[in-house]
Amino acid sequence: MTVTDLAELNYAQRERLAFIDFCLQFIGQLARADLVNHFKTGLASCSRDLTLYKALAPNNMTLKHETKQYYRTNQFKPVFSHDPETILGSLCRGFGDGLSQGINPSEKCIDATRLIHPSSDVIATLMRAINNRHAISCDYISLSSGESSREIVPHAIANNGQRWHVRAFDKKSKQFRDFVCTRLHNLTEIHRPIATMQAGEYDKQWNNIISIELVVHPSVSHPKAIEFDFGMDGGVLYLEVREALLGYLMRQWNVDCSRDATRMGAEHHLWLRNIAQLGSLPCLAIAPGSTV
Amino acid sequence: MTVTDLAELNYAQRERLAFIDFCLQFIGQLARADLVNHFKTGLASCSRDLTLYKALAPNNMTLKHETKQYYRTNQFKPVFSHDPETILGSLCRGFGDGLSQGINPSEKCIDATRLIHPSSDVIATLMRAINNRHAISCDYISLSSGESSREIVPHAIANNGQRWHVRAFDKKSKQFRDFVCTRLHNLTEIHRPIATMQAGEYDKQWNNIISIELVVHPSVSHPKAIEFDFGMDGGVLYLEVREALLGYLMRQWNVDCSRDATRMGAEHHLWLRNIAQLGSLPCLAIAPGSTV
DNA sequence: ATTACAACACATCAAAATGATATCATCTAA
DNA sequence: TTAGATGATATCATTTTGATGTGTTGTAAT
Repeated sequence: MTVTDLAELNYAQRERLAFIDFCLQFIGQLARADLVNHFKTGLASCSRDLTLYKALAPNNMTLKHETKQYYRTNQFKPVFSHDPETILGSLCRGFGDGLSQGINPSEKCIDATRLIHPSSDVIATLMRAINNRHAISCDYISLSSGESSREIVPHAIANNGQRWHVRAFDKKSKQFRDFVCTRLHNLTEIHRPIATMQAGEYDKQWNNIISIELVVHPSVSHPKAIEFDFGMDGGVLYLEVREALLGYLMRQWNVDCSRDATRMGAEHHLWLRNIAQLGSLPCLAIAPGSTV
Repeated sequence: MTVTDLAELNYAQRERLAFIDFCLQFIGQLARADLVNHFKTGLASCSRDLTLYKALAPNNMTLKHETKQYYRTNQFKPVFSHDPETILGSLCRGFGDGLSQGINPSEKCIDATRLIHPSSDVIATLMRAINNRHAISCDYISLSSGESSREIVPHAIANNGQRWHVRAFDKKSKQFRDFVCTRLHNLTEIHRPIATMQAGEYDKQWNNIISIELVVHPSVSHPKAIEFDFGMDGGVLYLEVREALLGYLMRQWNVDCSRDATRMGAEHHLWLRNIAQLGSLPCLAIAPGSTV
């Protein structure tokens, strides 16, 4: 068995090795049966995969005969680089099937509760229309004006922390707007080219990228805690944000958007330090403490 | 070519067919090169996969020679059931637009901005300790009391919509508490059995499941919009929530937790209708409008 | 109109991966 | 001590994949 390079492996093999790596790192142990369950593969194949993994990383695991499982060693060095967000997602979903040993990871790793679930048909129709640069005819129920039929030209979908929105040109109001995906119904793609000015390239607020500076709110008594939360360098977090999404971001993170950080209350961990330099932005109307 | 059952296919083949299905439904089109790029497979192999997909779902796609791509037909019926949340994740991470062009995060599908990223080492150590029922010694920076060394016995991690927390028995305060993962440092797993009372089974607030009733806030002028958002049946959403997470949930969704839905303001879309029946819950201290 | 080109389909054969099976090793628990 | 469970390894048949060559279709350039 020659120690091969990861890139030389085929897709399925790499997936299985990554799974072994993942289990060792995030569960601490692994049995052959786990591989069989997950990949519906043969037992001999698992032994081969484990042998291959040992060849790639000899010091990452040891077999304990007491429990007939492989265990992560203290010298463990991950062979694959697992993206933290993706990991957390995998853990929450419990891999789909339970691992052996009766561990149901999803009981131990619980994601934030999502209460708003756009239908996958709506998402599919929107994404195809976006890709094809087509308009959509649909019914929409607005919070302010109730139900109406519309034609919109979507160019992106975005999550604001609570809801999925579609950013689109609204032929009725003749401007670019956000529509909540779950309030769209009876979507039909219109298979005709759109007018030039309705394309995403002409959505000014969408294409305007704003540089913001978030700092720990002066009312916080132990700013170091917040600095660690946001991985801040010197107490500042520099971000580039689309103007169209800025208000949502401020609301999502409860950023104090007053001129001089005057809003008190434990719920504010951040202050938008450079708000004075940003000029007048209508999008900030929904931001906490905004005087726009 | 016999039309095979999905279950008969091996892992790699099923992955590739699922990818074809996904692309047709959520992008609308697919070229052989997309498969080559994604799976690093051979060209002939792609032709075989496409032929197999056609055998499974003859009316799902047609080849347009003008563009040398397969296109989704109007009679399309998905062969795989794609979970909406997973789909949106895949699209955001860049399965989405222009597959042929490369794998960059999608410009057309943008997830909510995550500003707090726990390190994957911390998550790994926590998850292993949870699985092994071991304690952890660490440093923690609290918002209220600053830095201190602790020993905690973790039994779950949970996201409250903003932050990942670990639910753990705190040996210092001798009670179960939440710790923010990004404020934990220098973690060391203690390879000794834990005391019985420190196990997750004894975390009362965690194990107490509370039934709540969320209704559209009476101040909303077009309640139908909110009903659609939350997929409500008759204007009510019944949920089961761990007591320990209830306060976070109320804050995440900005639920008015006053006794008689008296809080006004467009930011409240929901009211916790049965708060009077819930008794006194300390966890609601952080909930909007709570009088606890 | 003709030609060159690009992408897909299909056939064929060799190489690689996998599944199945049998045998052996190791350790636990009865 | 022995039975049983799990893993390692070897072998061989089967399946899957990669590589290559040929044919088809339609576009775009000449």
